[in-house]
Amino acid sequence: MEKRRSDHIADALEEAIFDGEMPAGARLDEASLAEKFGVSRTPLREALQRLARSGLIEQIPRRGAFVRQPGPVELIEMFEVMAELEAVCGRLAASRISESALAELQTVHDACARAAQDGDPNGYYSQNEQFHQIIYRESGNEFLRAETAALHRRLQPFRRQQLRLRGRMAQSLAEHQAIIDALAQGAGDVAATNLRAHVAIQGEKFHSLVSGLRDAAHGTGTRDAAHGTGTRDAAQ
Amino acid sequence: MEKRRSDHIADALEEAIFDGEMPAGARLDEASLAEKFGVSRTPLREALQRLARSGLIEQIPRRGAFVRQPGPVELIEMFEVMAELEAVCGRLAASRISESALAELQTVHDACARAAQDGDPNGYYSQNEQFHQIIYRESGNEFLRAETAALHRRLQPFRRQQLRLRGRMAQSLAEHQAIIDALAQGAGDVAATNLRAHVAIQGEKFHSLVSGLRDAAHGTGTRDAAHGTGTRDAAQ
DNA sequence: ACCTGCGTTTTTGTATACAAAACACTTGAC
DNA sequence: GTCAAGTGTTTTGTATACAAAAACGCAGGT
Repeated sequence: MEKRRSDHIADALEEAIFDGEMPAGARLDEASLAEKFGVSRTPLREALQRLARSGLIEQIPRRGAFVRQPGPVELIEMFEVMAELEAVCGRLAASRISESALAELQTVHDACARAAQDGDPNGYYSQNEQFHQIIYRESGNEFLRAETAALHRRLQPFRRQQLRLRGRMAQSLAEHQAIIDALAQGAGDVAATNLRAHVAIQGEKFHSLVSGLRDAAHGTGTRDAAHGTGTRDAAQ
Repeated sequence: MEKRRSDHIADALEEAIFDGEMPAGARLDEASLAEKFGVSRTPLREALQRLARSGLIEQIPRRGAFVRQPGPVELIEMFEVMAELEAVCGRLAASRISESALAELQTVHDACARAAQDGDPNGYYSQNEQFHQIIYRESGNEFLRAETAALHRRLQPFRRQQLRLRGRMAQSLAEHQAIIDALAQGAGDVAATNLRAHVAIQGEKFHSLVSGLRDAAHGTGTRDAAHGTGTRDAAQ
């Protein structure tokens, strides 16, 4: 199912960036990366262009590619859009979700509850992923599902650490239950409101973490942080 | 501000596809296109990959690139997402829009009214574009603005012909006024509802046109239309 | 007459070679 | 001593060359 070499390279680079191996602002040298992956510059350049289109790196013509961790402002904006997209999925899903999907949702929710009781953030994390993916799917709009999942994925690294926050899992759990109830009753607007708040909280919690994150960001290589927010061009 | 050669090529190809010069399902031959643009295959391939990421063409590994006009199902889905995104922009803009932007919106709306009176669909079209772009901008979320504008642009060719429909301009005009009023009063939910309906109508009007469009689509080259809807991969 | 297997040809994917622009360093002038 | 201009090096962007896979055609068999 996977296709060309450049896709594998793009995936590998993507993961490396997500995992923080490449510090923000770091330059991605084509020659050395090509050697590292054992390919020529051609497929590597294709991989870089793909990453640029997904917003993970910034390509400055004739100058090179740089890891582009979004600045705080853009991150908050992205979280806001995420919240709205989830709300839309929820509102649509409320009138379209099937009984079996509703049951599936409850099953996943129960697994979440167990993970929360066991104090297992990783387990909760993966079940929580399931929970949201199901809602995307049950929006009955494949295009919406894909777009929402894409942004979800892009925000993943910034969401991950938040479950360690005190009491967050229990709170998240309660919010999930309210969402399920709204969906079960076909109350689209309630589901939307609940989902929006559920995700927006992450954005706000993240907001309060920003300063800490910024310090944690490897001090080296951030020389050109000013780039960040300004130069988004509409991806299409 | 424009960057590499491949970007120009991508723009040109994009326009060619939008304008219907390349029929849906047509194969994009790298060699001949490279010759046509007077470049080598390298930048041309980069352009193709960009188009593939924006969903305009489908690249099948080892087989080639094909023009990928979205099928009716996906188009309806895209219009639905468009309606929701505009609604979100409107709701956010209601609480964030500036007085000057509100005045700007009214000015554009007046220009729309004149165009409608003159029976000038093209004039109405361009002013209508302005109208919506302002709302995107006044959402106060640059990320949202970019994403919404990208989808708007992608749906452009399918929206264009609708203004010719009888009475559509007058109806659209009235809807615009209701949207402005809601924004002026800071009524976010009302603005959202109005905008959602305003855009959804386009999707529905389009829906009734689908069969006609399908016939109009150049009969040649549609041999492989089955591809269309199924294989969307999350654009990121 | 139609299907099948092999060889040819075309076309994609990748590597390498070349051109030109940006960067770094040296050298010279003030 | 500092700044500026020029040269050399590095690195990106593009062209070309090569490898491999798929489409095509043909011949032979059933």
